[in-house]
Amino acid sequence: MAGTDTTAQVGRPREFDHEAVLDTVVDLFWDRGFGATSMGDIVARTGLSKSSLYGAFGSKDALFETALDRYLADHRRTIDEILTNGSKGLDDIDVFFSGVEEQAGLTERRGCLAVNTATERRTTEPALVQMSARHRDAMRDGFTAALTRAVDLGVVDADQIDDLSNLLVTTALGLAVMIGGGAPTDEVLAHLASARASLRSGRGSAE
Amino acid sequence: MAGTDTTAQVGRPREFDHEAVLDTVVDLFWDRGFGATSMGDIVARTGLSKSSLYGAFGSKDALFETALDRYLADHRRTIDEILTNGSKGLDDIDVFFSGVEEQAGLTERRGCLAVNTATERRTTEPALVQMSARHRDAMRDGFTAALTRAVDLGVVDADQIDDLSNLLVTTALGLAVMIGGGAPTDEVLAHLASARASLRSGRGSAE
DNA sequence: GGCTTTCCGGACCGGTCGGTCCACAACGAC
DNA sequence: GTCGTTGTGGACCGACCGGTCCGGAAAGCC
Repeated sequence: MAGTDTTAQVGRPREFDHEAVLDTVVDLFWDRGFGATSMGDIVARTGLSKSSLYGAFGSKDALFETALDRYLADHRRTIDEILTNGSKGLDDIDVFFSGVEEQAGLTERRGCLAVNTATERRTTEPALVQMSARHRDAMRDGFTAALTRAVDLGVVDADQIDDLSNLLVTTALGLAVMIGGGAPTDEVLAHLASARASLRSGRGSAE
Repeated sequence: MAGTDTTAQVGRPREFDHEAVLDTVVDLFWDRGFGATSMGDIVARTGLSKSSLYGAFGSKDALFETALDRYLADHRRTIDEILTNGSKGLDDIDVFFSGVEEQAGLTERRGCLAVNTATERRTTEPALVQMSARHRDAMRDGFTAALTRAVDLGVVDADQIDDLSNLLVTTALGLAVMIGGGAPTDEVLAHLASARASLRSGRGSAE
């Protein structure tokens, strides 16, 4: 309505960086989940006071939703960079999954914030269901784009695009839940390797 | 130590059915997750008093672990029946996934209790990580058994067994998290169909 | 300088949480 | 019957939860 980013600026200015705090909050929820993270934890980690937190974000639910939104936007940016705007077809998909590989290798394996919390809060927060659905769509679109390039390169049959896109989405979710559930690194890597192998195998054209 | 199932039977006998209560508890945790299910909820639904509950199961954590154990044992029985002791190769895998199909069609889609809670309680309950891992192993073994029969039938190449088993585990987890996260029925079914299609396609021998 | 507006720290709130305790009820053994 | 043992209901507990509120601090505007 009124100025989009002039923000009138009257009264005492905010002392904290809105985005940085949100990053910290994402981190916290990502580590422990929604239920196991208390507002007290958030106060402690961000260094802010409750009133600042509630003044800026409204409620724990709203804060979580804002944080998740930020997380998903980041993730979607990655999808666009690698899958949508890539140039190498199947190799782009490999690059995308190397992000998963990285997650699997960390000592603190957290998986995906959206996956971890989607099941936990499904019943209480219908907005989350929508956000997850939109995110799956984004992933699927990304895979479809990369596979379309692969078709142009003659590595994939055109009529397999839809099935493969779906399968890749399912695979990404499966790997995420494995990592988020604490599966050992080599088990995750083995599953990832199998997924990559079966993506390359059984195509119409030669390798 | 002393009698394994004679149980001495002295004092007032327990008035409730241990297994039936556990089933109810599984149901409750499955519906709402661990954090969102309070002991009060459990008292209300089972009709038992807190003291009976705590007397029989110890704590909320222990109760959950017992319930999950029961859930997983049930699931493992299904795996054994269909996958390990089946006779039809790939068709057995189809039958197994028709259980997923059923879950997807229910109005109240809950997915898999283990998947839903694995991410939620990973940090607080290391036993859960072990249970999930063992369950993934059981699934993988089941798929491997079914695929081995498929090799005998000439429908699958022997050197693909491991990769396909891994991929099927990942797929099952991915579908479970989709359902548990509230994805619409047709989206789940589409992903399931794609998984089935790619299992059948690109094999060495003709269909 | 005053004045207004906003932000901040921390005390505070009612409610709910997981868990305990105890008086009493219901059985087997004798 | 009495006794020993165990199960049961419900009152109760301290801790912690998400959330509110208020007095003071820090800025822009005049």
